[in-house]
Amino acid sequence: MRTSRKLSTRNCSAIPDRRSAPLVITHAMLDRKLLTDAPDTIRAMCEARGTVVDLDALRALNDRRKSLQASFDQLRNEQKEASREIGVAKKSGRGGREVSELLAQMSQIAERVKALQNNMTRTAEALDAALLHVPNLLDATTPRGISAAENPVVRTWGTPRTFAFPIQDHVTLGESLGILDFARGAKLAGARFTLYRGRGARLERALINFMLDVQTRDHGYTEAMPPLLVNRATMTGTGQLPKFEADLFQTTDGLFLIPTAEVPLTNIFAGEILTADQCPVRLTAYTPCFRREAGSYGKDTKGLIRQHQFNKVELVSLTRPDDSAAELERMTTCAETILQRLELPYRVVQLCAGEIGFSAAKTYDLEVWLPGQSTYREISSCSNCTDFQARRAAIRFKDNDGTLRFVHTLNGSGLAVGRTLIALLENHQDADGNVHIPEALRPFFDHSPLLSRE
RNA sequence: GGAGAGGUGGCUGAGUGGUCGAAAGCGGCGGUCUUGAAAACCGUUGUACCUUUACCGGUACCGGGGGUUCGAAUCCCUCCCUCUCCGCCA
Repeated sequence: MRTSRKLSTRNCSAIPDRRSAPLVITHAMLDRKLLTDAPDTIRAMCEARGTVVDLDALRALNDRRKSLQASFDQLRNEQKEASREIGVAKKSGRGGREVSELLAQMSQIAERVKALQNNMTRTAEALDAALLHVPNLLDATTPRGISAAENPVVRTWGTPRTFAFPIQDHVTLGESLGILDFARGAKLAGARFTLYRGRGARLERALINFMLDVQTRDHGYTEAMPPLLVNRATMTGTGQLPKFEADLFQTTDGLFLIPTAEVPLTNIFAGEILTADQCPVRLTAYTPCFRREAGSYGKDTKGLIRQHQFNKVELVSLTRPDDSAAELERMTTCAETILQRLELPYRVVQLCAGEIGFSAAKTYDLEVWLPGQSTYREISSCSNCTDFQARRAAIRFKDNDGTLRFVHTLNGSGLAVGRTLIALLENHQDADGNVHIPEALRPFFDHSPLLSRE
């Protein structure tokens, strides 16, 4: 998921999380050791992303945490030894004055232990809270740049069609075909909600089935149907929280609607340890996705492009660290297959440092050609999140030599269904306002070659 | 929503407030034996953090958080989760 960088970070929830998952230990993004071992790497990453992080404050906090822990450990050791003596003395029937003297001293130490522990815990919490706002390190191949204009084009597939007639955009096409009803969607729920009808609803379902079949049968992904509402710990695991709360829909009892299936799929193994031969784990799921789209007022207000609720087939992989680079290439290819079989021209761009998402180290976007806009638009985003999410969600595997290591997590759309429907309508329209159904999709669409007004 | 029972290491399952990171069994790993394997026997077997080049050592963790106590897996409060029964419901 690509999360907007423009979002405010204000905390808009006063609702306590009554459903935190006890199993999951949430770690900060970075190995805290990086603060002392490789501060320059972090500094360079922040600069490239255009993120402001007070690294010195983080380091100071970490040093403080360490020294507090050292004092606490030592004092606690004293306390434990003394308590042991008391126990032994009482048991052996000695006691009396000796014990009561010890007890007097001990109550003081107990006070100090309590205070130290409090201090230590609060410092560690402050550090972790701060670290949760630090984005992932960047892959060496992620290019510099601050805007979409600086995303290099990796490859292009297909050639945009030249039309011998005046073309219509998907809004006009969808309405005249009677398959998309924007007005009634708005009546039911508000702006950025659309009602699909008849063959439109059928076409969306055909696309979902087509995509799932390709990803499971041809590409070996295992299908899942995850919860669409998840708790705070799950949202934190993949990096949506704490920083991007404003972009999420929340229920009154502290759950969140998923903005992408990446969230539940990646967190399936939160807090767990995989065996080396379980990797790579490859999962796919069709789910609706819910996004508040805060901060995108006025953008793509017409049509299906940017909705509060949209359908997506998601791909997620958990791999061993050495395999994640190749897995990203593979995953991107798996997403591209869909566009190719649907005969939709597209290009692959790599996101530059300023455009890449919070959790990602390297991202390829697939951009499909939209004749209605005469431009390429994002239809899939495939990211290697390296160990960033694995750290947060505590997803590890046992390597062959027995050591525990964090997995690498990857996610990609395979594809965004609504946008695929847009591309299909606009690219495959004819002069009469009908839409040609590509060969590969027909088995999922009653074998119809054409979508026309009923 | 109401009533009840529980949450302990990879799993099963003990644990009287005092040397319990935690019995026992299973599983895993290593070894002996065997042509090989099984069985048997012996040994070993959690994670994180701090210190250390390393060894050693220390601390924390028995669902989460808080409290009582010199000392908590054990007592108290609270939250979460699981299970059973009742009610409601697709």
